[in-house]
Amino acid sequence: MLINELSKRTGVTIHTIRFYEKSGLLKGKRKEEIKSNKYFHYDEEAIERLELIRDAKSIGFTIQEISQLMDAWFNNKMSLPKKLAVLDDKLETIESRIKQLKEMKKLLLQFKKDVAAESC
Amino acid sequence: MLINELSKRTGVTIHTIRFYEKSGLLKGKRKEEIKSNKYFHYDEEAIERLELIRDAKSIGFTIQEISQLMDAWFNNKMSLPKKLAVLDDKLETIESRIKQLKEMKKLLLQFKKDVAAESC
DNA sequence: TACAACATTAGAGTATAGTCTATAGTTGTA
DNA sequence: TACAACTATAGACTATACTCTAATGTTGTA
Repeated sequence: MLINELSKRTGVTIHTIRFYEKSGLLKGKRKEEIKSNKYFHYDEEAIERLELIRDAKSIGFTIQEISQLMDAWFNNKMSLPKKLAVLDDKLETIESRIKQLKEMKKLLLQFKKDVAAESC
Repeated sequence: MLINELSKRTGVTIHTIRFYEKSGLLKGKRKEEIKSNKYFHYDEEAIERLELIRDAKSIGFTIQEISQLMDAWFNNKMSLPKKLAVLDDKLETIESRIKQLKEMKKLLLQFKKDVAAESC
């Protein structure tokens, strides 16, 4: 598929797809048999990549972090131990963020109590 | 205390404190009795504010979100229901982020399994 | 009193993550 | 075949959150 279809199927704008492409998060391929244009073609993996990017972005991962994750996820040349190392690293990041969020939640709940008590 | 001491006691650079001040997250006060300079003075609340900023930043809150939280936390003129509304809003944000992180964690754990199985 | 250390303001510079515009070429259809 | 819609590239622009520099003035100590 071409970039327009990729954009419509994922809801990611063409501009943003191009930006991700420049950042190395996905890649289209030119078809050598077509010589009249230089259009890039995208496969189903490109859709999976954009979906993973969206998920990773939603938890606050940077492009760099997403790039590492992407590599572990789609790069078949990467060794199993290397993949596991990346995954474990990201899992640690996630754990630590969950912990921080829970701490802030506790703080806010305590403050809610204090504020309510104060007003009596 | 002056900005230098505030910076040293919190570990936040003077530049960043000034940036937060411009963003409305904290405020120093000039002492009217001192007429030879226009130095700003900070109290213990400024330290608490910087600590709250640090905590809120660590969970990915933006300056704007922190500003709202700060208001609920320190603004004595804000009504109790308004404070509670802000706090509940932030708690919801936190819950939803925890949920997303847990989903990503699940995804990564599943992928770890798949990757390991594949290599057999 | 010289001068290092500190203060303020204004504004420039940086990094991240997009978002948009201009230019030029290609494709599909009425 | 005209032309609207699509594609590629380069580069400008935006927002957020700092980070730093320059210019100017103040304070404290040897």
